[in-house]
Amino acid sequence: MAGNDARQARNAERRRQILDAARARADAAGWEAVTTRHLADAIGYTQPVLYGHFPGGKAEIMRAVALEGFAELTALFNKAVDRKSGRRAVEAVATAYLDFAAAHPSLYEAMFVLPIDARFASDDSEAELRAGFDALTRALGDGADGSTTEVFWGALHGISLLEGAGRMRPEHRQQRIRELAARFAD
Amino acid sequence: MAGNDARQARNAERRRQILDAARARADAAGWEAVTTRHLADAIGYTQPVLYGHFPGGKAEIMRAVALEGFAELTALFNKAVDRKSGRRAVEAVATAYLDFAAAHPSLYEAMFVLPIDARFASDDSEAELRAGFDALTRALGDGADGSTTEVFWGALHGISLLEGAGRMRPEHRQQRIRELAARFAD
DNA sequence: CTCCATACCTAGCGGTGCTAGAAATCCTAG
DNA sequence: CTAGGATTTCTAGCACCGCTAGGTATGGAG
Repeated sequence: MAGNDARQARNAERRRQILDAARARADAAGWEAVTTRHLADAIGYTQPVLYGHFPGGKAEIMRAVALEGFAELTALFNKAVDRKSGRRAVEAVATAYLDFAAAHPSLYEAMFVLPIDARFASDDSEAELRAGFDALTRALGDGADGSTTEVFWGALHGISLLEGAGRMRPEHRQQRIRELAARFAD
Repeated sequence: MAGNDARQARNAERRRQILDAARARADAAGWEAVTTRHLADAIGYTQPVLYGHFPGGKAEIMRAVALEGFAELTALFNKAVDRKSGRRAVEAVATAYLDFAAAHPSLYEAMFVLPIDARFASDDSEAELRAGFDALTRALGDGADGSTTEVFWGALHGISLLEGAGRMRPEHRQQRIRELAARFAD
């Protein structure tokens, strides 16, 4: 059993390759273009190999990608807020959120749009998601029952999607952020 | 050519049958369960018949369903606002929006989530969409450049989706509406 | 050198949206 | 009333999808 950790290392590396390939392909051509055949090709093996690493198939791969996205977004939140407070904090976090969604639309889609079934998602995913939500709550100074944060998050979510769908005027983006911050920084 | 309008009537009726079947199936089992084979079965014909009525295939059928949804939603807006104004109008329109999305999640999905490519949608669709947007603008009394309406719509859109995905606490729904109205009715 | 566990691939299932071309039907003109 | 042509409908199939059972190769242990 000497080659045991060598095997584990190979496994981990292949797992990375799969996730990287999935994310790259999704970024370039959307999730419907991320097929098991393409992913297998990308890592130089055949389809069944994927199921050795992700028994849940494509859905589990997407969930794994989304999980990494949660961590990245939370980090961006914390970096954006830094030592700011009040309206400046709200504006910073809103900008970070919209920038993230605009820069990685497919990643964002995996995280928040596609039916990952949030209620029954893994604990990891749930924890990461909550961390991001908490960062929003802090930026808002929402001391109440969390409804303010829910509405604020809803606004960011909706604006992200409508911007991504080309349904909001791109040149008014900054104006929207100011509107939002003015109404939610009390 | 005596049977010409009889033919047109049959065409129109079949078109209705297709759209009704699509909407019913989507409501019951989601859009991915709306297959061309099932639709053909539902109207008692085979797949190619569908393409005589909707050359664009499934995508065009979804677009047609969405178009009807726009008209319905706009009507609900006008009914909700009625003669109200100020905060009561905002609350009424928000409630109507969220109720609509909750009652017809698949219809809502066809209208606002699935990539219909809004920018290049039919003029009909564009016009209906604008009518709904204008109703929001009126309820808000947004006399500025429309950014307020965009943000408000974004909030409604995001909250709808997050509620539908089970990512917001259902029991706080009324609270969210109050929050929203308080911050957007100035 | 043999055996066996592990890793991998071949081949295929049932499903999808969509379509070319054959078959059936219906209306019109003679 | 019938022959011909236009229209409608169906049969059959393509290329693709996610996924998997079962056979084959490979490499380390005894």
